[in-house]
Amino acid sequence: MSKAITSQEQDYSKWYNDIVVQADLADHSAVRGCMVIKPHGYAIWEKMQAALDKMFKDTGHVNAYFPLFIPKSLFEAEEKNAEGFAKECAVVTHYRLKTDPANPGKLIVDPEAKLEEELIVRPTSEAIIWNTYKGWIQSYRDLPLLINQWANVVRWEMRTRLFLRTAEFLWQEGHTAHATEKEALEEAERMLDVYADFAENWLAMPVIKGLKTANERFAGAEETYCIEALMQDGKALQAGTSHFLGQNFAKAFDVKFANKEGKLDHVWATSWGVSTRLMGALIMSHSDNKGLVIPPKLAPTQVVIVPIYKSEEGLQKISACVSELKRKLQDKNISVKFDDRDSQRPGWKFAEYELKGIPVRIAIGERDLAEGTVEIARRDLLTKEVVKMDAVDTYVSDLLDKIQSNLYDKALERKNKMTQKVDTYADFKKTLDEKTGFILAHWDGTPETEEKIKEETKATIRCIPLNNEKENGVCIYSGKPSTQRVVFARAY
RNA sequence: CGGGGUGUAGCGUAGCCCGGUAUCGCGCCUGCUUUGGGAGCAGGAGGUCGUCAGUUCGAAUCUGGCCACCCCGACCA
Repeated sequence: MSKAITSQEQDYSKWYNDIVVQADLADHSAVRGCMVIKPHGYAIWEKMQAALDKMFKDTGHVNAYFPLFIPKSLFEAEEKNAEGFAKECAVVTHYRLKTDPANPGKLIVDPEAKLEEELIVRPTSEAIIWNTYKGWIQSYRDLPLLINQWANVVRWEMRTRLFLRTAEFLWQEGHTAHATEKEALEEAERMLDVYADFAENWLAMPVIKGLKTANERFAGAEETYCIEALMQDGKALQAGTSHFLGQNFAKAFDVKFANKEGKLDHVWATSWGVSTRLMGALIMSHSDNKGLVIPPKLAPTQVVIVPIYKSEEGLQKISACVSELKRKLQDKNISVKFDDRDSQRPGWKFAEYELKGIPVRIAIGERDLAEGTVEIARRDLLTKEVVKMDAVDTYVSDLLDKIQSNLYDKALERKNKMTQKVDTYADFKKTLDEKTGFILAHWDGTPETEEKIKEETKATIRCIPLNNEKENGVCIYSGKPSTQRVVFARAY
């Protein structure tokens, strides 16, 4: 069939693109490297947003919004941050167009309308936010300041990929200010826990919590925490980051507060974010050759009901029965869609909803009406069962939970199977080529070694796991002593 | 930005080497028959062949410029 998705074994990236496009999640837009998120994809993103937003509020945060444009002078204030993003900034230089006198009907940039100071389209909002915080913070009584922003940002990447690395992407960025280093560190770790919790309980995606090495650290951060996930093809994906910013931004933007003793001190900061990249993680974690698989908790539609009938009267009988069933399911907070379109046949609908990843499908035919049953199919295992009509609501409610946990269990099992301990560089290279996945190996702690390994094998240190088991060993590359294993992988 | 590749109907493509007005499949429209896993038959609509220029009696096809996209590097959430 033309809609069949390319086999994963043949070409994972084609497989990924096919699912994104065919499951109706997103398209490339006319704008270089940007994407159009289609209604089905956006509905999933909205579910993610709602869940995350609640978790942020439960941990004491509030939402606010800051400008898209950052004057260059503000942007460059925190030098390391500015340097880190300098190569990928879109810059606004003019504010007006005019008709081209030499070419009627066409427009040119009006050279008269050049901005005195260029505006940077935010690649991240630390600069504009810290410049604003400066006016909001005077005393310890103003702290902690716990704010999150839902926004879009632009990073002019050389190479783009739908959901994983688009020129413009949607995300949330939390920016907090604290009176003490300890509080800020606790905040950074708390939000990492929130992300890990979200990844595991909503995305059904196991992650490793860890610290980035200096090479991989966020520009302007003292410490970058991250969650790392493993995709089905064995490549790692950074799924979220939480940064301890120290006093770097407070110093750059002169944000001071008077403590209880009346002494002035710079505040301590964090920032943390997850993006529409999580959509990519979702697709590459659970999908199969029939299309997308959405964990029930994130599925905009959890159950689809497909009627099977031969005549108009048949459909009417089924519809009457379905409307009662639909209400019973909705009473259990299950989102249901009844697809009674006459324009498509049942087989077509089955395939379509599998492609779109709807967790549960109920088919009701005249045969079922006679026997008081329905056929229930689950997307994750592609199995079907016949269930008594009066037990459907509790059955489906249980089934959704089962699917959610089965997806997680499967992903966890895969992650465990794809995680190897390796002790020599030869084994390291062999494992990368044969199995991929996470490799736990000793490292001497130097950026030079990390860089060499990256050059020679394309594998990077994904993170140094938190609460890492101490273990004496020698660096696989340099042979120098090491006290713990770190996580290596080839990554997206 | 460096290396490789591709642009032909809404989507996927054949044709290009060897120049003569575009092939096939899916989708779309109409009708009938169908409907428990992507229906069958019949009829129909839809294309300035990415773009600009050149060569030629004639260009999807040859030549050059430009643009876009994909893959591999560098960069990255």
